[in-house]
Amino acid sequence: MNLGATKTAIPLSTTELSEKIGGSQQSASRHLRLLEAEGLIQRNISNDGSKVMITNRGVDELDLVLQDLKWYLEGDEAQTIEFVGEVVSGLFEGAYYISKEGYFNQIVEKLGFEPFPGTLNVRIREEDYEKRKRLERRDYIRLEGFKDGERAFGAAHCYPCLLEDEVEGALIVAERSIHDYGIMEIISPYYLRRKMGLTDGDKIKISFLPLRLSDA
Amino acid sequence: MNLGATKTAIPLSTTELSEKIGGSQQSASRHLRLLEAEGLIQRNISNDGSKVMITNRGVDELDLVLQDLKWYLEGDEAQTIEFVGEVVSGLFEGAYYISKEGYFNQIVEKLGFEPFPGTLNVRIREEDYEKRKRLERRDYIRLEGFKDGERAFGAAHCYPCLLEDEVEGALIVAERSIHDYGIMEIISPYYLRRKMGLTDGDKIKISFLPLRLSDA
DNA sequence: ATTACTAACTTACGAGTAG
DNA sequence: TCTACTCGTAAGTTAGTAA
Repeated sequence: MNLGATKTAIPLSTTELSEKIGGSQQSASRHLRLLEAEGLIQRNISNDGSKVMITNRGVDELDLVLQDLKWYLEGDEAQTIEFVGEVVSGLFEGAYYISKEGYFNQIVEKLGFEPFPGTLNVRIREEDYEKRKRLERRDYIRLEGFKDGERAFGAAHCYPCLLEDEVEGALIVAERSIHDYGIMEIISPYYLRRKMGLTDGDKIKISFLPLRLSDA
Repeated sequence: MNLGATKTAIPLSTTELSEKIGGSQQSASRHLRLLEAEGLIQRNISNDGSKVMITNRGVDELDLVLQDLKWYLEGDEAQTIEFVGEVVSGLFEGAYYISKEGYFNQIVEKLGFEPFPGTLNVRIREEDYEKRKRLERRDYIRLEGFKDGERAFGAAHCYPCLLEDEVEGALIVAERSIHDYGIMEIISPYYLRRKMGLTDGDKIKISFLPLRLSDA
């Protein structure tokens, strides 16, 4: 029963829905209210035909379930791994590191873009930590460590990704150090906060396509 | 958390599972018992490490959920439509029709195989009737009606399919007549009951790949 | 160490009904 | 019509415990 409410709001009363899912009007009503409260759907309620539309977050949420199921059934190898996280503020350390020539040049060379001098920090959900570990077991693009005058900079691993299915970027992870699985640091050729109109708290989808070895 | 129990039984205690899914040991126990009762998993219970393994039916069930989700998110066009049904006995009418030259020759010509003179009848679940309607809205291979001496035989629609992901076949549906959505009549080059070792009550997976127009 | 019973607690459902 | 409240009952969860 695909109601097709992805882009256009469709008329759907609680009674109508209850018939489709085989439940009561009251349950349908409650479910819609809860989904709305969770921000997964949007509604336009009126006495003569309410309208329902799924939000982008709702689609993302379904996507996550879909990919988990796919993974159970088909294995991890050729799967896209997706996260939906929340934009947070970092300590602006990213800018410092990225602008180091030692990293910058390697990124241009190995990832194929000139990184914006800063990282976008995204907090992912705790239930996705396992998924992140799976991701970090994949092949990566390695940025070699280097010495810059007095101090040494460690190697880093890069996992190219797509933000909201369209903007190019890469997750960057320090090779050594037990890092916090809760925060993803994303580099990109763009100033993402402006290009994508992001502010703290915004949800963002990060997709890691299967990395082809030939690209490395 | 892919436990990888598709082909090999893996050790999994109720306590272990409860931790993974974030519930109590008791709930894990009950869920496992219910899944086992429904025939979706198999268990090997002992005091020092029980083993769990998903059954083929369990995988099929997950497949169905997966494809429903896919359909919600990606639409119907390029999807494989799957059913898991139960082998039942028909009235052996199939044999009569299939062996009619008027149909037989068309099947050889348009479907590319010599049909076994009989059909496999599969009962699908009521909640899959809508899915079947979707299937029957797709492009089909048409067998023209014909006259054989005194009586006339109506046209039929064929939807090529795969049984258990490997054996070739086709759903055959009379063009006119309000047919019973509960029973699928499958033709195939083989005597399926023998080739696949089927008896009444056995579960069978039927997959309809997207039909390419160029094939017709 | 297991699994799983029982009993209490908590959540979800839906008939009735109001706005 | 519509949505959504109350509230009694059904279903699911879990602590304690047995085997």
